[in-house]
Amino acid sequence: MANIIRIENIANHVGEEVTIQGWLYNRTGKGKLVFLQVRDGSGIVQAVVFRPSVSPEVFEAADHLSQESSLVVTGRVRAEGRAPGIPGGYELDVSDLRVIQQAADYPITPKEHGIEFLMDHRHLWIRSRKQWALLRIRATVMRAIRSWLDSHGYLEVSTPILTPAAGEGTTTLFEVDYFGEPVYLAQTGQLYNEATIYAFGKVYCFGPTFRAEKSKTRRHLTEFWMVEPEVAFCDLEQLMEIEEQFVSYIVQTVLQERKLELAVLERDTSALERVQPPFPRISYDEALDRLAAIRAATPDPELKELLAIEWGSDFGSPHETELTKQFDRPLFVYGYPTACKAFYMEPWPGRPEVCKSVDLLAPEGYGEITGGSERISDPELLLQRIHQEGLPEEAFRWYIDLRRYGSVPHSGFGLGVERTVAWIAGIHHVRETQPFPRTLGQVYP
RNA sequence: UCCUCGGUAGCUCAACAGGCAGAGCGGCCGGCUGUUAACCGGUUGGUUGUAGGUUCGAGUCCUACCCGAGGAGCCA
Repeated sequence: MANIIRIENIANHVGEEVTIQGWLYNRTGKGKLVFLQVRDGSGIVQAVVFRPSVSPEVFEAADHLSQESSLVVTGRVRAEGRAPGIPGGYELDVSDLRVIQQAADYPITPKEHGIEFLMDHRHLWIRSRKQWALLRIRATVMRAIRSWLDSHGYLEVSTPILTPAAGEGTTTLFEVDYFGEPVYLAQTGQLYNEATIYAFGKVYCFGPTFRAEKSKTRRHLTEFWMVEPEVAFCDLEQLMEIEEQFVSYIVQTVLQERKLELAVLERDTSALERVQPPFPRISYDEALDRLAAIRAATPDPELKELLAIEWGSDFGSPHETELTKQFDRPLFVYGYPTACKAFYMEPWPGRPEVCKSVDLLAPEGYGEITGGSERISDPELLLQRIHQEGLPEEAFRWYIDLRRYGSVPHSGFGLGVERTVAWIAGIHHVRETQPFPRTLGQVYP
């Protein structure tokens, strides 16, 4: 057996005899030639089996190899412009081939399949090119998130997943029995981050969060990953500067490191190249004016109906989509009405009906990818807001306590990994951005 | 939870106005020295989502239920 290599490094081995361990992705034949597309997890390469070049047993095995059979193949690497694959352009002239297991009938063929079938076979679907590319982009997004934060002075601090009380309202929580007491799967780590900034200054938590919303849209999962940075001595304006640096870094990192994967997904990268600071900023009030103008201009009565909105309401996805169409990069909308946001947000100076909140809306209809705010730092005001919202003061005792010992203005935001990946990768539905997504009505496999 | 659409071979779908349940792909057998979701010939393959009902006759019509998709609301 020759030197075992990974397909992603194949360009370094032209002219050498090498061995690849992998699985059969696809096979075509042409008489005395058999073309095997072999994947090894790092890429796909075409292995060419020519009848006169191998033993009759090897040719017979290659000619009858079923899709997804595991194999070890040895041959000489040759640069060949006609060869398909990832990266493509290289192929293996096979001298020997050993079948580890002849696979049973593999259900996912290179032809079309419906989403129900694919989701039921998610454990196999992740082997397919586009899913493979997508999950590699996801991994890069997650690494870029940690890399930027770690190199800008943030400390990763783990927050609990089993939590005693709601972060923001009680209707969307998964309840778990905790030795006879009800506890809830975390929908945010933010309140804990507000404690840990007083120990570390700049922190983030990063992990799965859970929402029991009965949402059936292309932007929702019941279990999704969120990174939540929180910063002491930081106001809303500074927060937006952090966010635009952070998001731009993530996008540019994927552009640099995942070119092949973006090509597999046929993503138009020119829109991503524009994602550089500064991002446009508009207030909620201005957003409403713009929506009114769009509404007045459209001849479509259905869109007119969808875009109807009164001051004080949060945006629906048609509003977000129409607003972001007016810009060529992510859009900040700040200063939402207090009534449609969480209790802990700092009021706008002189306008208590507005709070110092900001959402970042992704282009191309992917919706809100971050939500953040400056937090209330005054203990009396915080207590008052908790009462106004009818929340149980007892559950928030420790949270209010934070405001008694060196309270400072502070801000933070949460970024949803799946929406960010879906946007960068240019795929339609967030469910494909997770290896095993949990959606309303799907917890298998 | 609401609205819309759908469920037929392993997969993707067709089946006129209620009248013999079909095609392509996949699998299997054979052919081909450059295939890219190859191509050519042959072959295999069905409890039409479930339970009732109408009818001489139901994939098709009616009722209920189950499952899925798309969207809304809610949200990242």
